[in-house]
Amino acid sequence: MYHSGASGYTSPMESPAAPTPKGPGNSCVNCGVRSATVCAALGDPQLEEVEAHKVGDHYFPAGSDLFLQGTQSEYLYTIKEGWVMLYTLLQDGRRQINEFCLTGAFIGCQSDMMGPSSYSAQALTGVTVCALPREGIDAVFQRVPEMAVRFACIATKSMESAFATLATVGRGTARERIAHLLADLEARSQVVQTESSAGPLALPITQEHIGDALGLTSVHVSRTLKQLREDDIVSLRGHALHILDRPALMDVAGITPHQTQT
Amino acid sequence: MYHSGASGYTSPMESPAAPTPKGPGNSCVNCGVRSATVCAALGDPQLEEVEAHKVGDHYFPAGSDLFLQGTQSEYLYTIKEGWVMLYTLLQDGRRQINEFCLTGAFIGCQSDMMGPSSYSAQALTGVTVCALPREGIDAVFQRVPEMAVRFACIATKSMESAFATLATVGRGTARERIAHLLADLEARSQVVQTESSAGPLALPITQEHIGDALGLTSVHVSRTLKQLREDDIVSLRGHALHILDRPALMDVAGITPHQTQT
DNA sequence: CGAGCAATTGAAATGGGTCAAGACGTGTGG
DNA sequence: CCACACGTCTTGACCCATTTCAATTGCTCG
Repeated sequence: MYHSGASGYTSPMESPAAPTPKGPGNSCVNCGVRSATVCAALGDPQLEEVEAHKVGDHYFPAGSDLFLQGTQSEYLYTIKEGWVMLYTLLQDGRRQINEFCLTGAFIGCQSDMMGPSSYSAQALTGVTVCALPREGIDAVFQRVPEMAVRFACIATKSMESAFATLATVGRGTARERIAHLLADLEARSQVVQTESSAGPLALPITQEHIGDALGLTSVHVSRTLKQLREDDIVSLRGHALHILDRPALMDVAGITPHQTQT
Repeated sequence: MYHSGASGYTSPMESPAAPTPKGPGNSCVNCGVRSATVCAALGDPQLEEVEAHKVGDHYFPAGSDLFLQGTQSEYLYTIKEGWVMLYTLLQDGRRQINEFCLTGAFIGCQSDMMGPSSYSAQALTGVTVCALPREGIDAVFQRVPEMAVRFACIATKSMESAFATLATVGRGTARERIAHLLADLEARSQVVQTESSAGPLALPITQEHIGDALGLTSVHVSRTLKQLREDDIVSLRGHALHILDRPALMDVAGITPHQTQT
């Protein structure tokens, strides 16, 4: 049913990534997603510093890995378009998906900036990223402290998001976890995609992805989605996500922090 | 059995926090825990910038909150001594413990630096922290970008740690989760405490804390600990943690990332 | 000594996992 | 154009790890 011409995550075959060089037609100044990225708060002079350091855009076809756990990727990436998942493979072969990353996400950061990554990153759709060499990035941060600060904020946001996921997975039922994830993905896509605010959202993930992100079996994800569909709350068929009853969804997702009164 | 005179987390009554002013006797240069903190990589001139901004040490008795979710704490804290937990209260009253923080941890970071926190922080023992006013911290980061970067790395480490917890909680059995947590806490305390490398470690947490951190019931934590004790792997009685069979413990904790060969 | 919290233990209930068989859709090759 | 293969999603039946409910035992402290 679903066929996305441009993003086309359905088939893994895409052109094999010829780095688009940086240049006038691809300058940071014109970057359409800048406001969502680590570069958001930069003025023109600072932007030049960054531009001098970056190597241009890279393209990764759906299903390919941006980097693998245990290795150190040469670049830090900012997603310009597409979906990426961060995941960890366990020794028994199981997979834990840590996070779904959308446009604007800054990936490849590690606590030990020059050590190996503890997780892998895989393209869920065809993905275009802006690549910054890891080598020398600290010097850029030195010269552009605004960027270091913004980097800190983004890292913190990732931490908070990880805490939120932890809370759902640790304390919620399958129904709550799934509702929470779908609501979250929908909210985050809205921010980026200024288009169809009402229509169905195309999620480039399978039920197995959902399970691996939430600590559930794909079988049980299927059952729970059916239930949510029968309750007229959300419908996820194929890759199309329809939110039928937003208030009910928020209510089920429920695991929102308790509000401390002041 | 266990009675820690100095740290005394058993009783919540302690002196009510008279801020130790900064001064020659309490200078950053002499800070004993600096290497573990956000200030680690700073040279003397940078350290002066930070010193000028900080207000001195604060003390929080065991059981008191450093800040509450939904509010914005006036300060950012670096733990100089003691244990703190970061936790989120859900609307139904349940609690998810996000992280146990030890000496050197930098807490109070938020993605929206001037907004409310999405989690709370509570002292598990009497805690001494170095307090930096949130107001004006961005200016410090501007002037000392090394610190912003280090800050980002610390947040990233929290994220990675949350990912690791997520993997255990999402995929592991109660036995594995508990083994993982105990091994982790033990390893992290060793780094800080240069003393008793063999003796029992005093954990200032209850079985309910363990449950709330791992998505388990305290009842089931009790049962599982009993099992681990009977298997001569670890013993946690009262607050004393004895590791009886380290290899076995590591093996059970198991949920370590699969190593990608290069 | 009694209050209160933490830890135990038992019995019963259940959410989610496991195993296994089908259904559906889509792309491939004959 | 059809047949087949493969991946994803469904559904059923059974099982088990963990939860829930409830009662008891310690331990610490006032």
